[in-house]
Amino acid sequence: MGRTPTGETRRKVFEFVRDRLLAGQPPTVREVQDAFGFRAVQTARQHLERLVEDGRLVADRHKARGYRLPGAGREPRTVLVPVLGRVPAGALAEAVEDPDGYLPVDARGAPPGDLFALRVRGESMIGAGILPGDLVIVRRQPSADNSDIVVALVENEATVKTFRSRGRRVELRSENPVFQPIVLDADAVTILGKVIEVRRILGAGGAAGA
Amino acid sequence: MGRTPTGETRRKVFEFVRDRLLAGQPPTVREVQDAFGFRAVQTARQHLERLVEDGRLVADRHKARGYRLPGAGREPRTVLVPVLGRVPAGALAEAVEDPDGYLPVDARGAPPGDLFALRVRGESMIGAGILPGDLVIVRRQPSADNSDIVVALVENEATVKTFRSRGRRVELRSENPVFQPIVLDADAVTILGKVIEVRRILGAGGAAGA
DNA sequence: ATTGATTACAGACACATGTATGGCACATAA
DNA sequence: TTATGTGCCATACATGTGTCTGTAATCAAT
Repeated sequence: MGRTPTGETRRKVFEFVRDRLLAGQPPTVREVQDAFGFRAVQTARQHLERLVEDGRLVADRHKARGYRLPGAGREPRTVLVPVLGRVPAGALAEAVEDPDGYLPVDARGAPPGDLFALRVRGESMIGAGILPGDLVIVRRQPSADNSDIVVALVENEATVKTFRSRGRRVELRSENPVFQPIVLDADAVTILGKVIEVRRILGAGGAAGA
Repeated sequence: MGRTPTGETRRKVFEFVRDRLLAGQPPTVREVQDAFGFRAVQTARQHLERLVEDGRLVADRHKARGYRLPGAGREPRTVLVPVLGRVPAGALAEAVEDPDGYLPVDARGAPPGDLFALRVRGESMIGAGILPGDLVIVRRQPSADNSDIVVALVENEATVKTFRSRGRRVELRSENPVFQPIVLDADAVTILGKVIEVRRILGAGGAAGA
């Protein structure tokens, strides 16, 4: 019944729908209605339709949970990328079946399904600012350019290294003077993909304590 | 009618649903039906139900597009975090209104709206694996614990430093021997928040090309 | 051959869900 | 006042959608 300042409710409706969409659970009109306590479905629908008119949302007409984000703007196209625990030889597809979890990644530029994430072991890439425990997000591709940071399969083990082509051989270099570069015949190395992003999650613990 | 090898179709159904879910567009039973050319809704539903029995999917009963991935909460709760260009003194709320863009962040543990991101300038945190140009995701909080990496406002400028309490004073330390620690009276420092994540976007350019 | 399991089909039902029509209350400007 | 716009409500309808019941064909094991 009452009345809210102009545009105020609509903004909150947008944020509600946006958050739901980012969580992968697009809401129904009636779920929006309930979330805001509207006593009429139409009230929720009017807000949604206005948001579509303003270009803040797009709608799949007559479809359940049909409201989406435009995607044209600066908003990232978020996909969930599986974090792989182990990477058994070649059977990357199987590892994707049982991930340790998922990371939300802005996938503008890389199609979904072609991305995965790995947790870095060892200190071989410290010089590149990649620490043990960091997560690397990898785009699958069978080859790489010089100085790309890649995930390669060497002797049935996945390692993160800097790639460099040496004629018919390839050099996998660690960014750490302690480790020697590995030079192998191109056939002996399987490039799983290129690292396109590095993440480090710092404990979000202890808030406004001392 | 026709018949496919045992388990073959079910695997493809799972992959179809999984990809749709990761893309944020959960399918309906009939969309699965159409995608596989089944002539009966029930065929699609049987596959889906079997996947639920096998624990490969979970179902929100009687809800439209109710099939989800299991993972018992391993899926991140994704929110969009604004990337701030400048951080004018105190007026953080205003800076949020006009961000440079958004980052998808797993917000489990921190409520949305209390997060923002900054691009790191300078090499003062290289020792902590934070390079110039990296993005730091910050949870707003007015104080910090020792050895937290924080964003602090010193003389109207936002800087990323390691925090340490020194009695009634605070020490802001750079993780780089070139820089001297800053020790200030607690009143002279404004803690904007704590860095909870570090990201580095590597050019996703040049694929399998030259 | 018989049984059981699996895969697929056909038709239908009940409820969820997007959509349409009409009306009321309040604010602002002509 | 009148007119216009906005926010909200009530009711109804057509379709989307999950679910149920029943049937048939294929394959493996008995």
